[in-house]
Amino acid sequence: MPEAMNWSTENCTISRTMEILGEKWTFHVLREVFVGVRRFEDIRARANIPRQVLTDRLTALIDRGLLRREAYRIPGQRERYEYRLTQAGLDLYPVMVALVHWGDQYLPLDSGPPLSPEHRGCGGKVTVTLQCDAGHVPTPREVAFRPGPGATRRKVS
Amino acid sequence: MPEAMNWSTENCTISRTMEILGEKWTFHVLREVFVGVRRFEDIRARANIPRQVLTDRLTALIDRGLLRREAYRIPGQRERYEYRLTQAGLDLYPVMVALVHWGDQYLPLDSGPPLSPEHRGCGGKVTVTLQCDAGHVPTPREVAFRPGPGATRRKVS
DNA sequence: TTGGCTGAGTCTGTCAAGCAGACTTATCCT
DNA sequence: AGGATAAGTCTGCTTGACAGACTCAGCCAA
Repeated sequence: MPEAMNWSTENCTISRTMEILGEKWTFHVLREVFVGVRRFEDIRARANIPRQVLTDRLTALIDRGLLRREAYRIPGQRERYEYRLTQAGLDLYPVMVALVHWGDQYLPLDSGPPLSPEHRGCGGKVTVTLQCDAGHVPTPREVAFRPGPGATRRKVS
Repeated sequence: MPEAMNWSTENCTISRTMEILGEKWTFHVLREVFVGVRRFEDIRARANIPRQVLTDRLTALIDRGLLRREAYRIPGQRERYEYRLTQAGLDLYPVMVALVHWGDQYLPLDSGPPLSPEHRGCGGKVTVTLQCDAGHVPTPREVAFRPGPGATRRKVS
């Protein structure tokens, strides 16, 4: 029996994270904001999201602190709102880059990646690397999820 | 107008990736397999997934090449099946580690992280780092998604 | 050899979510 | 005053999630 069977899944980090990020369209919304598209109608049209769903997702992302709603005004036009990443949102960069990297590897387009993360200024391509705090760079097979300090035991029948 | 508005979202990598990973419960299933839980009934009970949904997700993940179904037999018992990560599945490690890291930072438990990625053997904690190919380690704010070779122009009204 | 147990599902009916398309509101421009 | 536009809300339909009962095969014990 795998060792993990002894540990509870009650409040697993993946569950808690997926409560926010796991709904349909959430990553599409985030993608738009990450590439700099910040207005309701632009996001809706580009990502092809049903309006009602976009409203729900934006509200949820604001409630959870990933986005903030900010008024802006183009001179000579009325006030509008745009949605911008908070620090919590920005810190999803590693997740986004890792997802895009995986997608480009396993679901490639003939024409190459349509989206490419770059280091501003230096212009180098950005990737994401596994790194252990002893300085090693492990391959996936050399990594394992273990119970951490917050793990609780589980009754296993 | 943000520059990204000129580029199509037709076949964006995030969209194509989310077609596989974006359904409800998919990441819960992956979590179980990542921590070493591989049998239908164990996954179902630990993650609390409706049976029908688990069947659907496992089938989809096999079709898409992230899992494979493998027969095994405990001596003196009949043949059973287990679900194991393929290389494509294993290569989601950076995504999983990044998600868990983000969750532990922004949705922390008082008791600490319940799940902790470790380097097998050395035992060091594993994290995920943004890195540009010139060797820099950029902060999120220094990274930007740009159109890559596969990007196509978009008619913008 | 019958009856029970278990793992791995399928089947059925209910309920929530996603969806398309029409409608609404406020503000600006002409 | 009339029209355009951004950012929504409203309505009815369809799909997906869900709980709980049922199935089925193979082994085990009496």
